[in-house]
Amino acid sequence: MGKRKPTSTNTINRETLIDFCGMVYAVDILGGRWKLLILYKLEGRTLRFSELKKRLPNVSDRMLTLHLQELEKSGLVIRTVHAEVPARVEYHLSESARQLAPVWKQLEQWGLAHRDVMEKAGELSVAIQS
Amino acid sequence: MGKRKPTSTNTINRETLIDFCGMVYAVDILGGRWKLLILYKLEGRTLRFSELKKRLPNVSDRMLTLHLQELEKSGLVIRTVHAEVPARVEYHLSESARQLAPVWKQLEQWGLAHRDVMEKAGELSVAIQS
DNA sequence: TTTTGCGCTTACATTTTTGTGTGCTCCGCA
DNA sequence: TGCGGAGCACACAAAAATGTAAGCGCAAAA
Repeated sequence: MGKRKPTSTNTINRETLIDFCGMVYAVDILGGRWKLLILYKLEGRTLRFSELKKRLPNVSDRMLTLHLQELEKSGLVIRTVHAEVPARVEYHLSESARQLAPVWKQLEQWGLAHRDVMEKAGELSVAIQS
Repeated sequence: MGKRKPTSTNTINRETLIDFCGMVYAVDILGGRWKLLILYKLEGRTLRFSELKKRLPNVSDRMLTLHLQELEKSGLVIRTVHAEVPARVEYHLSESARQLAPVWKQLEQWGLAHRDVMEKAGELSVAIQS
C-alpha cells in the first residue's frame, strides 16, 4: 500500500519466502483485509465500483480503491473503464483468479469446519474447568 | 502478536469479516510471515524447536516462538514439552491442520502457475514497449 | 565451587507495513 | 449550484515483524 523499504529484514524475508514457495506467494497476494471478499463478490459477474462497495460491509472508498488496485497489479482482477460520463468502471476476475475459485471454496469449507472444532474444544475446556 | 485495540475500526472490520466468511477466518489464521512454512515443514513429522529453526531460512528464535504460539492457539499445531534437561519441546500438526494439507498444496500449485502467467505477461509487455 | 552451556521462552524497545480518516478533484447534467 | 461516480493526496493510528538482552534448571567443565 505504502511503499516498502527494500532493505528491511521484513522485506527481505518476505521476498525470500515468496521466492521459494508458491503458497507464500499466493497468500501474499490474497492477504489484505478485503481481497478475498472482493474476489468472492466478483465471482461469476462483473461489477462496478459502487456496486462492489454496496456489497462489502463497511468498506471505505479508499480501502476499496487500494485493494482493487493491488488485485489488478497482481493480475487477479481486470479493470475496464468505459468512456462515458460520468465514467463507469467495471471489474471482473481474470482467468487466473477464476482458477483459484475452487481453492478458496475449499478454504472456506475448511475454515468453517475448523472454527467448529475450535468452538467445541473451547466449550469442552470450559466444562472441565467448572 | 501484540495486543489489539478492541475498539479500532481495523479490529471491528476484521472481526466482522472473520465472522461472516470462513475463508477470511482461514487466511487470518494462516497469514503470518512464517506460518505456512512451519506447517509445511511439520507435515508428516514431528520436529523440535531447533530442528524447525534449521529448516526455515533466516528465522529468529523469537519469530519462531511467536508464530508457533499462535499456531498452537489456533489449534493447528500441538506442542509437547518433555520434562528433560535441557528441555525438549516437540511440535506436530493437529488433525485439523492435516486436513488442510491438500488445500495448501493446491494453493502452492496455483501460486506457481500464476507466477508463471504473470512473468509471461511481464515479458510480453516489455516486448511490446521495445 | 564458580562458571559455562544448552534449548527454549519471555520482556521490552523499535522499525516497517497495513489499515483508516478527511478532504479534494474532475466532468457534465439537472 | 449542487450531485454522483470514481478515485487521489496527505496525515495518522494500529498491528505485525524484528532486535536485544535476559532467565531458567541443571549437568558438566574449569
